[in-house]
Order: sequence, then structure tokens, then C-alpha cells
Amino acid sequence: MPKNCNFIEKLREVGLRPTKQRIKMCEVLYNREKTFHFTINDLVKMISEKMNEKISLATVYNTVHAFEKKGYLKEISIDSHKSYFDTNTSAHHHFFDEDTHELIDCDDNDIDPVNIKKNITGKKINSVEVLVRIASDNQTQK
Amino acid sequence: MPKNCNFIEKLREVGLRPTKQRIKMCEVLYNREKTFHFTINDLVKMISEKMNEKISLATVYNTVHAFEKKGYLKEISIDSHKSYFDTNTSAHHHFFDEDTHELIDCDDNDIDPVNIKKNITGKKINSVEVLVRIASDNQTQK
DNA sequence: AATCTACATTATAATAATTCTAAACTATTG
DNA sequence: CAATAGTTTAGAATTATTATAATGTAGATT
Repeated sequence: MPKNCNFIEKLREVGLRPTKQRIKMCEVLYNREKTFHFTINDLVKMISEKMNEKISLATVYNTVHAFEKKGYLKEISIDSHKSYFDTNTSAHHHFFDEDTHELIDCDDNDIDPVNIKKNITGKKINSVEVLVRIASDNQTQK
Repeated sequence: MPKNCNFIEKLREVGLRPTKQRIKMCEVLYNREKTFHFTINDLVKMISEKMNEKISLATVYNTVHAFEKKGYLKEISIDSHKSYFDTNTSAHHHFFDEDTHELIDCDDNDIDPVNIKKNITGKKINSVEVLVRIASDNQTQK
């Protein structure tokens, strides 16, 4: 979603009613330079810090899932205990820092295209994503 | 872990006391031809079906985590809502069937080595894993 | 083999993340 | 501007997982 777009129009285009809460969430998520990753918890904090009106937790869940279904957000499964979401909805790869639990986007130049040689009949490939787990290198570990 | 191995010895080797419950779990997990994937819930069912003595849910959690820490099991994050574990503990890639939610192992021949060009200073790469999401191909989807 | 001690198991309680519910609200349609 | 279909909300319910504290057991020590 571009920077200064009309969120009302964008929401309407995909069949989501442009409610106050959804527009507010769009602003928090997309009025920024770079895409980013967050958990539901993070998002609730961000909203309550930036906005003066409160929003229900259930609405945040509903809206995140509505956005995900419409392709405005992408869920990333790294850590089974939390759902991470990504405002970068294109297929892309990640580094995951196991020390800090930080998730870092790769761009296409960081990883060469992955060559899949296996073919499963009747099935098409929806996406190919690489997860590179990294950690501090300050000591020699076997 | 090989088929007919002595689980008592194996457990002792890594410093886990060979309790009745842990041996039972080893049998359920490793006395089989092929590696497989499961959730905690699956495992509890498998144990209660195959064995006549009951086992506490807490013990299953404890034991799975003990096994994971010692390299007997590997956790796979695909779906944020459930923890999947894999008795194949080597670094390997997966296909995930989005229709059936089935997880399929790849062997090394299925996917060419992934070339990571990005380097993060002070960090070493722990693992590189590819997830290929597949789905039924019976109709043309954009 | 009896005893000791650290580690394990257990049932249950607690916590955390997410979903459900049903009433109140609001954007859109006519 | 009334009807209605979709939305928000607080709180209850559900689900997955972890903590607790009492009891049990493996392995070491006598």
C-alpha cells in the first residue's frame, strides 16, 4: 500500500467497509517509509500509544485477519508461540535472529532463486520462502 | 535414531534419565520405518491408543521439550496455531500442502542448495530452510 | 539392599493467545 | 431516513502451553 493513499478507497476496493477502526489501523501500519513486522500485541500497543481513542482487542484481531485475507498483511510463522505479521506482502525471504528474536527481510538480491526439482502431481507451487536462522558468532560452536 | 536401538542407552548418552515414560515415547516415535510429523495432541492420542498405561499431558510436553533440546526432535513452524514436531532432526526442507495441511519432507535431491549472498556481521548461519507452499492445481488462479 | 538426593511425573491451577457471543453500533442501500 | 447487513465491543469461552507442589523413581552412596 503506497504512502499517502486514500485508505478509504483502498478498503472499499477489496470490499472492506472503511470504518474508523480500519482506517486507523491502516494509518498505523502503512503511513511509514518501510514495511515492518509485528505481533498482535505490538499492534495493540502501537495503536493505543498513537491514538487517543481506544480500540477493542477483538477488533484488532478481526481487522488483522480481514487485512490478511485481502492481501494487506502476510502472516509469518517462525516461532510457534507467536503470530508475526508483515506489512510486506510480497513473497520474500527472512533472516531470523535467534538471539534477539528479530525478523529481518531479505530482498531478492540477498538470496539466489531456489531451484525446486521435486514436482507433486496435481499441485501447484504457491510460494517458496527461505528462512535463515542466525545467531551470534562470538564463540566457536561445534 | 535407528530402529531396534536400545532406547535406554540412547537416553542415557545424552543425559536424560531413562524413565518408563521416556522409553514409551521413544517407542512410539522411533520404532517405525519413516520419520514423521506430529503435534503434541497427536502424540498424546498415539500414546494413549498404543499403550495401556496412561501418561500425563504435562509429561508429554516436558518430554517432547527434553527430546527437542537433546536433538531427538525438531520443531517446525508452519502454522502459527500449532507446534509441529518432526522426528527427522536433520536440516531439511518441506512442502506444505495448504489444502490438507499436510507437511511433506524434501530430501536433499529435491531442492538445490540455497545460495545466501547476504552476510550479517557478527552472526553465523544456524540453518537454512525452505518452505514450499503447494495447493491443488485444478483451476487457473491468477 | 537400605538410604539419599536430584531429577521426573502427575493432577491441577495458572497463564497466554485467540476466538466466540450477543448486544449495540454504523456504513451503505434503496 | 429507514432498513439491513456488516462491524465493533466487552467480556466469556476456548485452546495451547507452562507453572506448581506433592509424590514418585533412577542412580549414586553407603
